Amino acid sequence: MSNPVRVRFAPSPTGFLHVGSGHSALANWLVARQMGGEFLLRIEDTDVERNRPELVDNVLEMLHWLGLDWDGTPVHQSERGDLYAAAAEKLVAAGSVYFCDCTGDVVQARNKEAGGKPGYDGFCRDRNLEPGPGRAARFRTPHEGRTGWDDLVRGEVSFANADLEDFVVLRGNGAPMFLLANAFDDADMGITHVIRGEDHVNSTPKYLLLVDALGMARPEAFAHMPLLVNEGRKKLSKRRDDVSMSDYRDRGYLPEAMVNYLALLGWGPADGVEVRPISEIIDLYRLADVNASPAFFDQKKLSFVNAETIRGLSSEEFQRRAEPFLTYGAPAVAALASLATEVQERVRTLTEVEPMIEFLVVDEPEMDEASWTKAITKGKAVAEMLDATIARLDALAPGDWAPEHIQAAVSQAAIDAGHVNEEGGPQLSKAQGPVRVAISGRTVGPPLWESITVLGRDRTLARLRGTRASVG
RNA sequence: GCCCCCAUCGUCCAGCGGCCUAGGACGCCUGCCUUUCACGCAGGUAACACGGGUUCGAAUCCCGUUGGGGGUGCCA
Repeated sequence: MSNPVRVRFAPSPTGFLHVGSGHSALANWLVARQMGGEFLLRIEDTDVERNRPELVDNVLEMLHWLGLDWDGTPVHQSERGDLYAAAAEKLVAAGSVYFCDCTGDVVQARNKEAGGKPGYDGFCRDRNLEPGPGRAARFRTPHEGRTGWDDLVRGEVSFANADLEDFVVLRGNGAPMFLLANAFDDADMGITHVIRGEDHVNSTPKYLLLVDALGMARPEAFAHMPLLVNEGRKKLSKRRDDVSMSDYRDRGYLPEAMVNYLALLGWGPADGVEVRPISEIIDLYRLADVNASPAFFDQKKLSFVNAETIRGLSSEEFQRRAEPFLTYGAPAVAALASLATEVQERVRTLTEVEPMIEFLVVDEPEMDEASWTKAITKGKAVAEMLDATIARLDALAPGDWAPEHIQAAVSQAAIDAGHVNEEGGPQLSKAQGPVRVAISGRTVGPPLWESITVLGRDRTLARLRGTRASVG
């Protein structure tokens, strides 16, 4: 029996949690939950200059929102300086590193002179410099051999050691670099599976060499997840692309839909059922089945998954989820309650809910110009239809103000106004346009009879008369 | 430049040597249902990058080409 699985998500607090990081975090979480292992969090905040501690809150908040619950307390690298110093000391003692006083500019100048190849040229490798202020410690990479691993998603990957430059392990100010802290921590924390983005593939051989030099155990496995790309097939970037997880939350996406969609990027269930509960995804997910090629983050498909997920909610749950998006407060909550199932089936995101019931909340619905043009300006027998509808609705007994009677009344009005089909029946598709626009300001919305029922007699009649007046 | 990775419909996924006349999903288009919209239903559109091998047989294996991406910091 091998060790229980232990994975980690290791964000650096340099920005809001983005969908690409969410994708990697999810893969880690799925593996941990499936295997009954642990999902740990480690904040990689070794770069004091770039750190924005407040962003840690966003990362944690978003992971929590997504339902990616972690085990234990997040580890902060900024609090583990002594450990890295001791590890570095070990490397020095073993002769695995050497000190270097070359500045970036100097290295660059030398490279330019030598023919423009980037990377450190090993200038100080044999200078036997003593440690001192401003002197960085560089790892002495072997010049022969290869370093590789069997990647769970990519298969065998290996690099010639000769292609690996002597990378910095300790900065001139004594602070640890990413690779040292990262590799040391994984070993120290007993991480069994390192699951991260493809952009880390190139640093993995260095990581491995470092772990070996430290005399620590290599992780059992690595998995480098496909990168998420934009329409230009470029890695999703904070600047260009729509990647902030909290933005999606604010735009009315459900966390379970986001997680469901993210799982579908690079992977798909064998039975082809794409929209499904996370519990099933936990059971079915296999890193070995994850594609190695980059995946396009398709907002259209995300919307589809979101709409499906919304429709799968119970009505009560749907209303509960929509509530934070109702800017009109209690009246909107009540309005939604009266038309919940009708609205639920029609929205793709939670932000689309309020516009659909707004006509029930405001005194005067905002008139959509395109709708007005389509149904009123260009409509046929508009005045007749409005007059007839007013008359028929006004004649309805108070106790009859219900969908079926309203339907009957409007149908009669349609016939009155001449909106009839070949059999002489009411042609509702044409007739309902002006009525709908009159009461809601738009040509699209929840079913008319229910809408009118909920709107109530007085407001319905008032709006119909108001619209009739402006038709002239 | 160098190193690494990738390559099936526009997009995501299936396919792991014969079941492929290449399947599903999103998108798009048609039609049906229908009080608008949405849902649902029935169709349609559309792909194995190219060239060599290996094999009785290749989308599937190997090599190359081309194309794309990632990395190349005293960032993570």
